Amino acid sequence: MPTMADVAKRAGVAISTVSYALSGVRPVSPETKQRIQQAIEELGYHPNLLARGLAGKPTRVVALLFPAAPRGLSQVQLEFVSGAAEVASRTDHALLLWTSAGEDQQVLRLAMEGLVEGLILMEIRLCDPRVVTLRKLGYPFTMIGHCQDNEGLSFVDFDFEEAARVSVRHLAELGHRYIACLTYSPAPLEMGYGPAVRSKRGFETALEENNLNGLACVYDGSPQQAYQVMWQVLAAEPSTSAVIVTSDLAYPSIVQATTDFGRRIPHDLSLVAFMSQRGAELATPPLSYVEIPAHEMGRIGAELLIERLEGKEQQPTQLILPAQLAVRSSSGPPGAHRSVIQVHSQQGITGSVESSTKVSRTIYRKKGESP
Amino acid sequence: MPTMADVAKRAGVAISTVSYALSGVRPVSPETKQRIQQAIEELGYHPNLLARGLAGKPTRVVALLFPAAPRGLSQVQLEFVSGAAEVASRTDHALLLWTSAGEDQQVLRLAMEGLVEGLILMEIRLCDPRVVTLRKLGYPFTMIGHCQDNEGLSFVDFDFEEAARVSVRHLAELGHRYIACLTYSPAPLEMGYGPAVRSKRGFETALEENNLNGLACVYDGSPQQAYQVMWQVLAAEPSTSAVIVTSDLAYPSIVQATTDFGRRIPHDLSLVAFMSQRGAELATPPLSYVEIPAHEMGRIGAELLIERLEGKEQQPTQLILPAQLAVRSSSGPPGAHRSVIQVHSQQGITGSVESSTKVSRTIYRKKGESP
DNA sequence: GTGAAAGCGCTAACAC
DNA sequence: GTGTTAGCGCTTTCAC
Repeated sequence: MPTMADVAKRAGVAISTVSYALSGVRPVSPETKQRIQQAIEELGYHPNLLARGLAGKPTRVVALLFPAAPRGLSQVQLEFVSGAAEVASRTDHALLLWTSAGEDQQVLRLAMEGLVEGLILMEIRLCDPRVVTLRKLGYPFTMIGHCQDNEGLSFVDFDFEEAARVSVRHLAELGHRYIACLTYSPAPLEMGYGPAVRSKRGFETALEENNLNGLACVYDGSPQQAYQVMWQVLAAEPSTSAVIVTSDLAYPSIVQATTDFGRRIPHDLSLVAFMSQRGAELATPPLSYVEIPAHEMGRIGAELLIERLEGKEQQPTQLILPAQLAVRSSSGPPGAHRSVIQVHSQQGITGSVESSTKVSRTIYRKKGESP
Repeated sequence: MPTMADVAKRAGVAISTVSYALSGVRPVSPETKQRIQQAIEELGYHPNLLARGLAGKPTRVVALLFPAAPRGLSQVQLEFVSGAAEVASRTDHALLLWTSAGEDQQVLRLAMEGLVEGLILMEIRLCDPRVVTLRKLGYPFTMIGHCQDNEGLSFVDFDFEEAARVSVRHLAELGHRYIACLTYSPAPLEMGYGPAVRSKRGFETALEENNLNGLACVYDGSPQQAYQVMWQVLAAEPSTSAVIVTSDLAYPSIVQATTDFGRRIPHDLSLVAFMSQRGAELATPPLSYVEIPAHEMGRIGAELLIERLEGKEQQPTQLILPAQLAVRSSSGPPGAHRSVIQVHSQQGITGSVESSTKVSRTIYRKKGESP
């Protein structure tokens, strides 16, 4: 494997000249540059990233910390990955996938090993130990999700609370009086997994607002468990005529359990699921769903980090993408158009709309925090 | 950020002693080790990966090269990623995601930059320029997919040819006489994208074997294009009563086009799709599908590479996972059980079954290449 | 059992 | 416009 020294020797110049010719930090005469270029090609030289990094240059490597998934990641989580990967690739960064098992510990390790310049965190809890650690260290990171206290942090999230409210409202309008809401949380809810807590809260608020009865269930396990929970829900409260499923992981279980229980969808039971568009398209009978713009979220998470690393944006950016209830278009190719029934609104926070590459982003900043 | 020198100073020993205490390559007295350990903790020291790598130690970083996906990756491709990530995490490796745009060029760059120890390639063509390059370099890599000439290479693939044959046979048994097969290929078929070529061949062979008529279509674009192609197929040949879809990316388009055309599934048209289990579960009416064990393939791809890197396995391993036609179980939680209708067989290659963590692997080696 | 010192391949002063 | 050289943080001889 040829080194810079090899190139220098072959071109008959000093090592530093090669370095400067490549970086352009210092002028190099055209002839020299030419000879160096030739030597590089003849030798098939490629700069060594390790050495470059050790000498203090940015490595252009960012990491995505994702949860250890015993049963594989959900569609939504995978789309976070693909979104982040897209941005990394576009900005000439490498994306390191890291499974965070030991929480806190692992985070530190990655952060300190010098290879990775910044972190994207997924599966954020309301009080997340990783966030506490990284913040203390002043290490660059962004979150897909957000905590209770996000002072000075950048993140992109989806408005799960509103998503649940929109779903309930929709079901109420359809005439349902008793609604169940099934939420996935990777650990006891007490640990405060954001989407679970917020969906549940939104669901409960909406029940009150619409003067309905219902039941919120949280399960933290396998598809099998989701199946059982759903079955129990149907058995316990026969008047349940609509269900909201907040995780695409559980969706198949819910459908199956319902069918096995002897109810037909959508005749005997209405279903609203939180899903990525891709996931919803696979569900053959047109499905009412709240689209989680997962790919987009992955993209933005990475963009925020990289902007920060490049020093472009020092102000923290906090995005909560709006929830919309969508129904699969009844004809035409998938993805072509969807009818939007209800759009987002949220209290206590000022919202302004800004155009983005693919969707309109709604940016919420706490008052007085304007850029 | 504390360095080894800081630790050494604090512990009152030489740098090398710290190094040896950590690596265990040379005995260090218990007391010294103790003092060093304490210094490490007090300082919050973490070894620098870059320096370690530069000094000749393995970096424990492997990369997964995945295709630039204008419209996001398919479910199957994403599962390759999650499978590989799982293994990397388990074996204490980091997984670098790299989007290969400039083919050949990029591959080289990664390989030479010194950071990455080995590559996993996806989207393999029958004659793949990346493979040619890497092989010439003697750089460690494995493939998810395989080429025409795989002499000395390790790979895991899925038996697309048999998958198509099994599907046709199944449809023939159901009484269908005219079958269409829709295949996705990211580029003109002439470039020889493995799964496309092999599915098509399997389909054509099976038509002959079963004395049927049919049509094989390849589309290389968007869901919209898939929709149009499907529509044209139905319009051109009204007797088409069954369709095989070899990519989960196209599945929604196909279903939608069929419905819009005025045919009902499965009443007027039978569908068999190649999908991951997760994808199939999302399709609500029980779907006949050939399960592409994508997560498993990603896992094996990574395992083969890492085994090779650790020097455990120098013999190339070539796996072609068998194709099975599955039908969604009509009750019980998803993933619990599936009925297997047909299993794999292939000519010209000797097969032997070996147990793996999750599925039974069938290993095919060319004759005379036995380990 | 421990230290001193020579690299690994690169960048960035500091000379000239 | 170019060469010389001191690090970056670690591993690993070679000495004691």
